[in-house]
Amino acid sequence: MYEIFERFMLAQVALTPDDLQFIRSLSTIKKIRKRQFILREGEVARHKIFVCRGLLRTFSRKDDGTEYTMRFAAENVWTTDHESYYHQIPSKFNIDAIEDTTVVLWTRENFIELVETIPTLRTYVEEVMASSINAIQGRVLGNISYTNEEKYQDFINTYPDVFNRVPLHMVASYLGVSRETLSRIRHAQLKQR
Amino acid sequence: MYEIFERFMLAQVALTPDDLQFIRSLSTIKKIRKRQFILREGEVARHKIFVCRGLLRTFSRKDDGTEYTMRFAAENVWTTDHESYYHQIPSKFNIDAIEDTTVVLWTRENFIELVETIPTLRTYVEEVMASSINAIQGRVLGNISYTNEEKYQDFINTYPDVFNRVPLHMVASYLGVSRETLSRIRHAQLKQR
DNA sequence: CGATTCTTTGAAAACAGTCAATCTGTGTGG
DNA sequence: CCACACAGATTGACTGTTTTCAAAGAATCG
Repeated sequence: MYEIFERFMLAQVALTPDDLQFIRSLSTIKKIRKRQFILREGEVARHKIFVCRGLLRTFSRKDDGTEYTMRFAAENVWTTDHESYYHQIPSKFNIDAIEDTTVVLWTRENFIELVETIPTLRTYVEEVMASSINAIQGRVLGNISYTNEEKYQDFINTYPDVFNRVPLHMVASYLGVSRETLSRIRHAQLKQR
Repeated sequence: MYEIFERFMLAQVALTPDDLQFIRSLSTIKKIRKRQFILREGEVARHKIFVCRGLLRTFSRKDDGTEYTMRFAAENVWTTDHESYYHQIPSKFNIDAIEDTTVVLWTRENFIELVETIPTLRTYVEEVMASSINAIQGRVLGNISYTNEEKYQDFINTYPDVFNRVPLHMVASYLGVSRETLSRIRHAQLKQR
């Protein structure tokens, strides 16, 4: 399973066998079953997480139980609650598994050691960071400028290999509309073809 | 005017007089009058911008002319279009001045030289980056979870020294509501006291 | 199969958008 | 200094969309 991660990294970064060995030596593999949590609100996010297989979801809960989905992370995607991870403070978010999932983990201390030892890795991480800023900025723009139909379409474009694996009510909670409205949007879009 | 920047930085980062001198030597000061642009859609964002005085606004325009405000940057705030700056590609955004504004600028090449020469500056920049990720993430959560009243209140809390200096229709374009709706929200809130 | 989770539908009420008109304040030129 | 123009803000009436609530219909899983 770990090979999935290494194959992905080799396609992204020029890493030597030594680098890879070092990265591997500080990693942990973990399996999370559907509906299990890997992070709960109030806990500190101790790890950087790479998803090898499966699907994770980051969300927050209001007092009344309503859920708001911040993001999904499927195969070959990095995730964590960045704020909690970076400052080592309690997280406002939960991360759970939508499918049975396998991840590779590094603690913050270990990961810092990695990027300080491997300059190409540092550059790569900075780039991942940069593109996640762009992605989230694009989402804000969508939030304030798109119609609900466009938001849904944009979601499909942004998560082409995820949108079909996620229950509708979670998509709705990602878009910021009620599940009934999303249901009707899809109905309307079907008619248009 | 440049002293504003230096005073701010000294309060944030441990910089030596040599560091400060070096940073200054690569900087440019620029004044932008109200309604003038410092970046236009399609141009490449060549600079990191620090606002000494005044107020900038980053926004995009739809074909029909509708504007969507991504952010405001007042005194002692860094800004630029990060995506364009980082990849040196054409920007999707405009940045203009809401008030007469004075900024300090560094080109990307010069700024890279700075952070590679001054490690404490690099750390600081990474922290600014990290907290801007958190801020924008908080905005997404607001977008999908708050009522319009709450969004407006959150805007006031997030930009306490800005909200009063910005025309309402720009606030509306930041929140993603029509200016009439925002007007009515304010009216309703007044009544509540 | 039965239970749970997920999705859809309908109807009513709440809400936001649009259009048009009016009001307010600011600043500029005569 | 005044008058006028202009940008900004508000209001009302109307329209269209979304939420909410309730119920029922699929799909999935043990």
